[in-house]
Amino acid sequence: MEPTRADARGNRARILEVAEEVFGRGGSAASTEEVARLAGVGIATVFRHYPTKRALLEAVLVKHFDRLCGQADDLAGSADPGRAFFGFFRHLVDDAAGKLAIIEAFTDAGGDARDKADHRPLDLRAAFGVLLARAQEAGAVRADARLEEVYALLVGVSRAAAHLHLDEQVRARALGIVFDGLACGEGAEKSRPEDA
Amino acid sequence: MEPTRADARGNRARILEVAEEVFGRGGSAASTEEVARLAGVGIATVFRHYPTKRALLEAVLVKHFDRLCGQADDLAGSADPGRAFFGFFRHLVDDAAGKLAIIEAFTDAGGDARDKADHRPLDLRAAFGVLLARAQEAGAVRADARLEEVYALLVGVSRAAAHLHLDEQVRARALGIVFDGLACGEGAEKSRPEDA
Amino acid sequence: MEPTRADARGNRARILEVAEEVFGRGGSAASTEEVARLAGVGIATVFRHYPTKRALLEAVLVKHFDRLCGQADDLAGSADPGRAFFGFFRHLVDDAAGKLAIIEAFTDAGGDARDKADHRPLDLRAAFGVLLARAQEAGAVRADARLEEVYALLVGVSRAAAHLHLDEQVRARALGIVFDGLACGEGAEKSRPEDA
Amino acid sequence: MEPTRADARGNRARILEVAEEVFGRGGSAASTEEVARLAGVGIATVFRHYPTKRALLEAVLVKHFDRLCGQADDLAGSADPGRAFFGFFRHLVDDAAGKLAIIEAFTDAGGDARDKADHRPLDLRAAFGVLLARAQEAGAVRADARLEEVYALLVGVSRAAAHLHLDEQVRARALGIVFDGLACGEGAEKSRPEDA
DNA sequence: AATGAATGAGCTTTCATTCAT
DNA sequence: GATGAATGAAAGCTCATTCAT
Repeated sequence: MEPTRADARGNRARILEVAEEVFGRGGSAASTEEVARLAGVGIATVFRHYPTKRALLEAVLVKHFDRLCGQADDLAGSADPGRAFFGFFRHLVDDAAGKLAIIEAFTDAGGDARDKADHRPLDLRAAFGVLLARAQEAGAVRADARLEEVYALLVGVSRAAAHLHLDEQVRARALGIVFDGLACGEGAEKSRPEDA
Repeated sequence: MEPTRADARGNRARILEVAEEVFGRGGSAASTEEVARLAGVGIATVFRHYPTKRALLEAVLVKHFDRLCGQADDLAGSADPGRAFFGFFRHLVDDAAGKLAIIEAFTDAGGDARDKADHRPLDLRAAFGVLLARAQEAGAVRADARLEEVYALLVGVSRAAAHLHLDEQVRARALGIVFDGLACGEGAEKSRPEDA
Repeated sequence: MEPTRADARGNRARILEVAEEVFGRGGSAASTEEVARLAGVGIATVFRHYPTKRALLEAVLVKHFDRLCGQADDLAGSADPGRAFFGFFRHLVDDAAGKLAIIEAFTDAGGDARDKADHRPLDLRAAFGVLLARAQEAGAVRADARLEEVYALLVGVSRAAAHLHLDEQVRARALGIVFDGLACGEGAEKSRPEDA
Repeated sequence: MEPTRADARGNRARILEVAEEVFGRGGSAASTEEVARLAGVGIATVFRHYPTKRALLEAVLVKHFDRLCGQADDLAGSADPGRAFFGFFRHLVDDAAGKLAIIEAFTDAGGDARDKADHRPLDLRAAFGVLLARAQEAGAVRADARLEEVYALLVGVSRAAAHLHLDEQVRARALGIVFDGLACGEGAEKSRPEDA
């Protein structure tokens, strides 16, 4: 499946990088031809590597989500589950800010992943759920919060950050409010990362 | 401006209704032709009533936003500003749930309303800002929250509700978390509406 | 065929006048709805009186051409056939200047009047031919000029005047050149009208 | 800018040829789709080569006008300026006969070239003006004729030739009349080309 | 008779995708 | 394996013409 020729592998990687940027800016509405142009390859080359626009989009997402899942897995055993959870939440929002394609993809995890071949969004959601559960066990997050709504808040703040072009400060204050709402009693705040 | 003939008025209204639904489902990317098809009229009829796709979209939005602004104005003098603020926040989210076009419009209010003839989104944001200020004066909302981030949370939760097809219960719990984060101390919660 | 009701007759006349102006400005590409709007009647009223855009155009032309034919007939018996011919030539050009529809119609006389119900352009051409013949008999126009090319020059100068928005002076000088070319020997110029 | 592949170059050329013919028949009002159909390519292929209808039209015109300007430049130094001028005049009319698009473009040179990127029509007019001036200096064309009206006659005869589908003989006789009008005294005629 | 709403065909243009080189 | 030319299915919009009031 992976191309064997060196130039092909190089093209494949460059296309993916460019796609990330292009779809990050324009969302999935951006055109495949722009990806090809910026990648410096012909349009047919893009379609050779990713037989469909959707496939290209998914490749972009898979790359991101895999990395994010890995980070979540690393954090799953953290000694400070509260810090781990809030830190990861913030990280996801920052990561998504300005990446329309990413946050559009977050959405799909919610239910209509439909016929998608892969299930990365759900994987991420699950990994995120682990961090949430740990944080709740540790008393850093209120026990009555369920993954559904916490994930919804993650998606929501990410979307808002991306679509409103929120700068870091506003993003931080918005997150601060949500985190206060998620926190458990007054002692909990201590475990949250205060700075970006 | 309003057509005088009964059938035309009927069509106009039906087109608007259908547009609301179609754009609600597919966002502003949905096609005008689908509106025409579902409304059971020719494509030219849609363009007769709304000479531009944008005009049709705006008609949908104006209808909503005007009503919402009116409600905000009514609440502005409420004896319980905290209840007014939180209630309106919830109302906006519920209203936007499943209406992609509406939440896209919320977004525009954030900055790029550009050359739009009308400024309903900004008007709504302003009206919402009044309720926020009142609620802060009344001590129901923390004083350090600024309109920017509170509006961002409104947009975010609305987007999440619409895109994830959150059901009422999840929506309510997500809102509960945000509201807790917005609340001021422990006495404040009393003033929030507990039920949908 | 003529409407019996007074208002109908009034409308019919007003539509024709407006059509003359509108088609004069925009040529036959102008829209029928603009005619209706400027005439202050509904679009259907235009189509009631003139069942087709083409019919409306023809009505405009017939009106003009009939008048012009009448004038040509009057001049046919003139004591100064040279003056009559050149004067009428100039008159046609001045009349057509700025009336795109008219000069477009001149064209049809040349051959492709096809399925047109009426033959006014040909009538005018014939009437013009009479003046030409008389002027040639009188020695005011060179004998070797045939109607075909003289009519072509008439059409050409008219088209140029209309499309290039020639002002009166340039028009007069262009006509002067053509008239010199049509004249017969050096004495002939005397019989031409020197001023507009 | 020119396509490198043989088939593409072929298509590009065929499209241009067909466009010449289609716009020649129907003027700029003719549809791009007809061009595609007659060229035997998909509509998108036309738009690939000429990204806009206007661009296609301009390509047609540029092709013609550049050639014509070149010819005018070649003639500018002619030893027989009268022959050069009259010959070029005739050539332009012959070239335009049956090519509505060309003569529409002649017209634009007169005034409303507007924001057009290229100014071929004006260039041609200027080149034509040079020939006129030379011919006047040489005494082959009357000194009192200005470019404005001479150009108007050029446009006019061209329009007439195109719209009336004048055959060569009529065209020649019409030109003969105009040329007599432009000539200077009786000796001048010698320098005119008598044959097509 | 007059109105203006409704219509559908047609136009220009874009884009994901396929095909020939 | 890479290229870019070709494609056709939309989409937004206009306009002559017909229909219901």
